[in-house]
Amino acid sequence: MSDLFSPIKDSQTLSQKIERKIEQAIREKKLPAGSKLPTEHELCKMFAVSRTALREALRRLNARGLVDIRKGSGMYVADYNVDDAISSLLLYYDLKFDKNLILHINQARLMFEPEIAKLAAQNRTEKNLIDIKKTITDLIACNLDHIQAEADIINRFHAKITEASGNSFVMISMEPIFSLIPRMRNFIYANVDGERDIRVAYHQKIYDAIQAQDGETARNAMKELVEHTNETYINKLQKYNLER
Amino acid sequence: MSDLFSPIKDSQTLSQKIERKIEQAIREKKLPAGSKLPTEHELCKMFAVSRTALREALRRLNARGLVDIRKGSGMYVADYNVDDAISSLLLYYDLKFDKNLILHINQARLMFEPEIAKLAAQNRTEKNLIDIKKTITDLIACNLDHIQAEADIINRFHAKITEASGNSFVMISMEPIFSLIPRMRNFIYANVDGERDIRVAYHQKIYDAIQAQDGETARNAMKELVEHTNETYINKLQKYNLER
DNA sequence: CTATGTAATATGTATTACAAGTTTTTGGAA
DNA sequence: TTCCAAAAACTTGTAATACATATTACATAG
Repeated sequence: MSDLFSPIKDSQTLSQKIERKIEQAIREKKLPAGSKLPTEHELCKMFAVSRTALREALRRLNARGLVDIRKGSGMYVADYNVDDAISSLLLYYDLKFDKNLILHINQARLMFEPEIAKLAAQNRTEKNLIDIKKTITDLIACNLDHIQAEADIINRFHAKITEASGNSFVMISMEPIFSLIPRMRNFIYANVDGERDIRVAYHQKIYDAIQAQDGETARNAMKELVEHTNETYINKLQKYNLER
Repeated sequence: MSDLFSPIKDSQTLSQKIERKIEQAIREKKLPAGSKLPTEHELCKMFAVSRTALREALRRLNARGLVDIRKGSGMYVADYNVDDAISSLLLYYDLKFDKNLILHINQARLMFEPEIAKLAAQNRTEKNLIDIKKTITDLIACNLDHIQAEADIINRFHAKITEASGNSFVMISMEPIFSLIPRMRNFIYANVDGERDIRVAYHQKIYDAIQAQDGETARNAMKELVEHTNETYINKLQKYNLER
């Protein structure tokens, strides 16, 4: 026995053990979404633990989005949704947000968004077209000085195209970008003379291609757009660095 | 005031309020990673709540990976890492895993992996080359009948190339794929006569291009590889559907 | 200086009590 | 019988107390 002198104590607390047991049952669909868990009292008896430990376990599951708790009613297996999953990612990016991450995100957009536009051209529905079209009319209507509002509209343009791709994995992967951009809008979209017209033209061209289900054109136009955006950003960054 | 008659009761529990307060402080870096929180007793006095409510709040933060708790020592702001963030995503994919998701993932790989290979060719370090090379020699050495082991090696090949891209956002986005594939390996990589040699040739070609920092060749070779893999998968799927 | 024991301190678990929201039961009125 | 409202029963939320157990700091003996 090589582990003769291995630690005796179990590093896990009681509540963590209970948490894992219930989580496991949920993962294996033994407890389907929406189903009611036994009451605290019953669970205490079943696990043979105090209400303290049991409650802390269920607070853990609740915090992670796996269990809904309704006072006076009971505890239910939650319908674990994308937002729960993505919120953790956003928290991570939130904490690690720096100039390096912005560069990586810009790079990723250059790589991914043209392909996404192409896929969107193939899979778009009529509703997708309406959504995308609206962002363009909104952009045209947007006051030139409202930089924040403009950036949000542009952001929505890209998000709606991603949505039109119809690919859930792609949507989830890109979601952090669209959620983070409001925080770095001033870094990304430069407000230069004539920029608005150039951008609207790009958006319109991409929209037309997606409507015509012309994947290659959509891809190339989106490629030009994100490259253009990135250049504008780099120019702005250099100017900013010179000024200080 | 349109919310004159809105509910008076606060739907949030005490522990949730405390959770948010501390989370906010962590997000704003008022509590830097690694720093020690006040003791339970002190926090109880500061928030003017019972130990029960306070502990449940900290169990929530602990479950989410924001706070480390060491019995007998104290509570510390955790160094929130990628794994914490990704684990939530994995849980989501775990619960929503179905044939549709596999299709979306395959589609995403067709779109993204060629671009990733191109970027890897630009940014790869010597260590990246060693890691990628090893997966190829491992693949050659792998017994033809060990389907599981083979799939894991192939998976590592793709993961190491993604790592070589040097783009943190891309790595995080692709991570769920590499974590999920072990669950669907039998679906993805078909075991057909001569398949191994074809695959090794592709891997070698991609490796050479990455080593030579030839982005275009790496991109095109990876495109061929993932398309080949996808075709093999679809063939296998059709054959499987015919058999039943 | 080192090793060991001890006290102080921190978190983990259990128990009891009551508050407050929800659901079910009950019983009377129409 | 049917409907409705009050009451009871039940469920989760919060508080307070007690003790178990792990860690840390310090004192003491060698």
